[in-house]
Amino acid sequence: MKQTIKTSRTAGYLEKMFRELNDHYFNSEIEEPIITIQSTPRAYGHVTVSKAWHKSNGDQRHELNIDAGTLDRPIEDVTATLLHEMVHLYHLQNNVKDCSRGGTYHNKRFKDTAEACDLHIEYDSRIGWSITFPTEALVDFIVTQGWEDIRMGRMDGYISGRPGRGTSAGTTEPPKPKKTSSTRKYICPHCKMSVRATREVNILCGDCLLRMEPVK
DNA sequence: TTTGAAAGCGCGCAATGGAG
DNA sequence: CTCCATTGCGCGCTTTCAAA
Repeated sequence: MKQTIKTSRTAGYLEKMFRELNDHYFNSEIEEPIITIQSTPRAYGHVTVSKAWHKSNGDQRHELNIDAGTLDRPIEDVTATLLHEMVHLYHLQNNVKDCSRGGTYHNKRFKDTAEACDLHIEYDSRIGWSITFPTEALVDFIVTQGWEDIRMGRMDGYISGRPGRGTSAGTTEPPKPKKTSSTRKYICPHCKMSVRATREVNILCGDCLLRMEPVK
């Protein structure tokens, strides 16, 4: 299987996918964003609400980021994530509020548009209608387009871990490797009380009199 | 290595508002 | 009025940084 391994080539591949999805599901109405590949903790991707990018001719564009780790998943999952973010862009462009709680809770307007784009949406009480799966119809579209797995995950350690504070907004530069923390966490197996230690220790929970166990 | 503390995030809960 | 989706917000926990 052909595999795309360079970040720049992958971004180009995602742009190609974006254009074809935009044409197929949105009548090419979505303005092209800047597509980035960065590590985003706790999310497969995101879009910026404001137009964070300025081109030399004065145009401003949204940023559509796909999490670096996401790209090691099957192509239908990558496509579903890309489409999910495109639904947000479509709503942003049309002044449709599809999220609240600072972009975490996805409401039914999001669900409706996403389902019209061959996505299967499931509900979670914390993040609303945000859990995204590809449908058969979307998989068929992927097959028709001949898209293949990207597979540029983290097997080479190129992009991994959480970004530090103030990540370099909008670049595809690999984050510098983090110094490993010298602290470790211990948790009581019964009451779940946790403590921090800076070296390995044997410690009992004073409430339960049980040995607290280290967690990764 | 130890300690203190700031910042960020998630969870839970109560309030709100629209539909029936 | 009841039900349920949605929203706002505060508390507490985790992570991270920096100074000692």
